[in-house]
Amino acid sequence: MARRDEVLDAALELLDEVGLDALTVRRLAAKLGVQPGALYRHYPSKAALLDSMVDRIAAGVPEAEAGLAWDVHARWIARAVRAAMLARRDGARLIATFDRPGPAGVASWRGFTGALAVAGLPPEAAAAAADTVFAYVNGFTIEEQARLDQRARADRDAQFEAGLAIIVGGIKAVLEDPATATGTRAGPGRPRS
Amino acid sequence: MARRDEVLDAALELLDEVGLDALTVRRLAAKLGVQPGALYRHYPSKAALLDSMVDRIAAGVPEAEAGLAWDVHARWIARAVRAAMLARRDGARLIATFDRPGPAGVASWRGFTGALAVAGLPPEAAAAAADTVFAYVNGFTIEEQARLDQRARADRDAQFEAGLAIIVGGIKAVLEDPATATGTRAGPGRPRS
DNA sequence: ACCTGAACACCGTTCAAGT
DNA sequence: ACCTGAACACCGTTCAAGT
Repeated sequence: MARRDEVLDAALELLDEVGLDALTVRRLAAKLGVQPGALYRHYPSKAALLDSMVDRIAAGVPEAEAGLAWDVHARWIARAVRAAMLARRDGARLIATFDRPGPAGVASWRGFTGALAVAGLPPEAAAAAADTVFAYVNGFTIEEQARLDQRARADRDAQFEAGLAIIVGGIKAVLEDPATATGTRAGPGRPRS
Repeated sequence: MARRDEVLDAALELLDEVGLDALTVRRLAAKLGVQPGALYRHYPSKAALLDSMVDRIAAGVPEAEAGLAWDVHARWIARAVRAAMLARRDGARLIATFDRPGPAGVASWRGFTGALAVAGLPPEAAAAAADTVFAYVNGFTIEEQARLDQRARADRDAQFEAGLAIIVGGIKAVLEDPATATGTRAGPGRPRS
């Protein structure tokens, strides 16, 4: 069981060194000083190894404090998920491509929808709000990490926060007026202000 | 020039048939009744072929009507981009992995930020709002298309619309009160209702 | 328990040569 | 202009055999 973890550690190191596209069973074996076939004693396939890597990256998101206000919770979880993805080269693409339900991800989701429920959102609306936040974080971070013309980290942070503010504001609007949640259903011809 | 397009058409067909992971130069050559090396007369590399496929998928998003209200424009462009991605197997993952600036994508972005500017949003806020919508659409659709336990299309549509309503609501809040855009800057200790 | 050696069926890509 | 034939340097995976 110890060797299995050494293989996983080496794989994560190799990911940072060469990127996801060059992360090869054979290169990993060379890094470990071993024949390629030897790795199949520890993982049944490369896909299984990648799944374990995803779990490890997802585990980088700590549990939220209990009793956080929903909007503080929202910003906190969004930043934590983005940070965990950015911590590894191609982390966002890796997670997007090999998304399992994943116990760590499920826990984050439950914690956040719980906070939204406490704030008064019905379960369905809470789920929609949480899914929206996570879709935004994933979409933003995948694109951010894929871009070759890397802008400064501060600029990317500011852009991330701007989008986050929009979404938190949108959830607040739903909390204050649940009719908003159905989108245009209120009638397309009605003037708005 | 005609043969180049035939290769591209065959590649898009093959994508629908076998999926992105099995989309292979050799399989494509077989489908065309040709030796693998022959394809390099038309595309300098597999990556170049994939880029062309992305362009074609992105071209599935038509130009927006002029003079649309910003919120109608927002919902329209979000739905159009999602629809274009869903029209091809693994379309979202393909686009996310091989995102070029892309003339079609740039046109969509300009059209939408233009509508937001007309509504009174300063350029920086309009860019942030547009980026947020596109990040959401990409994140949502990648996950949607990757899931193996496919729910009914109607359910997925409803969930997409719910997230869209949140984001449109958030942009509306920024339009009505630009101070919202800076997120928590107003002071974390302040009670909210 | 862990690894070697050697093979199998694949990849993307190059390039002289043919028509 | 387009394709063949043949090769090159890689892939992931399997499995008997060794220690």
